[in-house]
Amino acid sequence: MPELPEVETTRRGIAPYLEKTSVATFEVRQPRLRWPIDPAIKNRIEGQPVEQVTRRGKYLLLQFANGTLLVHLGMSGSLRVLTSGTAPGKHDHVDIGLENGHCIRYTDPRRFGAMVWSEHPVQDHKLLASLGPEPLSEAFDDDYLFQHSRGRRGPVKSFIMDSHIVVGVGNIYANEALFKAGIDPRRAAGRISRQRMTRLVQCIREVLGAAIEQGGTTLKDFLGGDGKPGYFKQELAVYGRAGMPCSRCQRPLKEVQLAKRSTVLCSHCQR
DNA sequence: CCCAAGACCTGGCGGC
DNA sequence: TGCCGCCAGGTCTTGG
Repeated sequence: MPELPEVETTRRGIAPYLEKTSVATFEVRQPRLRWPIDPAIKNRIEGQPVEQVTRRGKYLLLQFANGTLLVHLGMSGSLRVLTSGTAPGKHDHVDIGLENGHCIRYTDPRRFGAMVWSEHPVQDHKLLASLGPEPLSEAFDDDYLFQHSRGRRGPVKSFIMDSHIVVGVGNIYANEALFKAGIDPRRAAGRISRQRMTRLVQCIREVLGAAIEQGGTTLKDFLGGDGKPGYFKQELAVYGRAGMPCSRCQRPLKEVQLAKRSTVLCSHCQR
């Protein structure tokens, strides 16, 4: 479910419930996520006020005075706001009970997600330290992307999906941004001109920005913190549309595999 | 350093 | 209806 727009939508949805209140209970029903949830987290955060809810890439950061809880939603994770006491389902692995009577529930059928505790400077944590810039920040510009792409022989789609290059661009938005930029996803990153790289940076920004405005993309069951689905699905030009006509030239969209990820493109419009 | 592939999981779908 | 293989919004880890 989660690429950057969905994670940001989740952050905006849960932040008002978490900020200015304290954690009453931290209940783990299934600790086996990507890494086992450290049992010590309970004692670290129960009774502690939540200072801020921020995001770095696809990691949500729940900041406390004594450290930060990093939450990653993996492929199938979600966080929802509930009233305390709602009965948990099979994949509802963690509840963060709040003193204001609400409960933040972590659900993740595939358990590719993670919940990790970090002491003070969270930006130095192993999982965050080597991440690339935020795609909507000024640090992500054409100079940056162009310079890092030189000498790279792998496909540009894998390049922009690499979180060490730029964070937050997952399979949906990589496909969309490359279509919008008119670049063939299979093209070697190092063989894209400066001018076209400028265009790509702009397209990544536009696609992610628009998706955040629409509350993300709901493919299956993603809901924002307000309980509403994301409406960006209506705007997807290529993702999930293999065989259907290209919105620009009407020729059928083609599907290929790239690094084992489904890749949809128009071989006429993307070069 | 770069890149491809494997690993971690469950559920839903189409085909037989 | 049942079983089987394949696919799915991610990314860390390993090996060449």
